[in-house]
Amino acid sequence: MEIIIDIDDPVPLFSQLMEQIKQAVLDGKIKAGDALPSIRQLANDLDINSKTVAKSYRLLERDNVIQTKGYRGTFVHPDAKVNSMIDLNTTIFEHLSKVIEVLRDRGATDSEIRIAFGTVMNNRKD
Amino acid sequence: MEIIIDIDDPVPLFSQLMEQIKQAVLDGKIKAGDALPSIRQLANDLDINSKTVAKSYRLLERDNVIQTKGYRGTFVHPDAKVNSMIDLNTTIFEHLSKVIEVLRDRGATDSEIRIAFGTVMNNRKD
DNA sequence: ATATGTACCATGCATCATACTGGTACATAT
DNA sequence: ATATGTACCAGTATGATGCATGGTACATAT
Repeated sequence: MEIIIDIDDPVPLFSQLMEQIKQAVLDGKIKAGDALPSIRQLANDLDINSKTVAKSYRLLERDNVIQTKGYRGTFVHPDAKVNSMIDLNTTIFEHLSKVIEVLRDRGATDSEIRIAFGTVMNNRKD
Repeated sequence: MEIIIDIDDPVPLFSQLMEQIKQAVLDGKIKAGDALPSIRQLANDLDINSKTVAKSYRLLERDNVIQTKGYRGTFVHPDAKVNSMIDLNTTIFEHLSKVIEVLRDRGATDSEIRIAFGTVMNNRKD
């Protein structure tokens, strides 16, 4: 599995990593049950921080593309291939596009939309 | 019509101006058809940039609170009172809140939502 | 001449949130 | 001893954004 990280790419490192692992699954380069490099190992190889790799792994596990088994390491999820085709980001993009289109039609300024968005995101009431 | 602008107020100047004009309409201090000070005149009185006043006027016209008649000046909109009670920003906030709540429930990370949002905002296809 | 709204050019400043980094620590198990 | 994922503390830097500013110019009309 060859991973290439470009620090000059505007795409965040953790996103690049996620995409490439997903792609590797889709290409069949890694298959269900295969072991993935450990977080620290991969971070060392790619010369990036382990927290960044951990972030990618955490999100990939949320998407059921990989599975972590504690001290035993991380493995490709049984349904990885199917789940790699599902892109949550696409869903997010579509939902947001719809709303923003409506708001723009109502005359809302991009500036106003951005400000309101920031307000919503920073006011979590958990 | 007394307008008071506080440059130390964290609320943007153009927002302060919009709010006070709306409030003046609601209070009946200015009524439909009344003439408003010209952009340059008001900017001079308040000692702020004319572009800032122009911005407030532009947004107030979008909200149908005022009406500009080219070289003749700016006047209070016939339906100003009704439209002054409507706050577009509230609408924007509500729409965005709904969508974001849905996305979060689906497991979307704030990070992912923000990235997608940025993508949508920067990809206008007009 | 004077004044209206509007449009374009542009810049400085402050703010904010992200992404990334680093260090330390823990329970787990080999 | 070594390694796993995970968690907490924290700081930095980069970029994006909004706000406000300035100057100039135009067509319009009094």
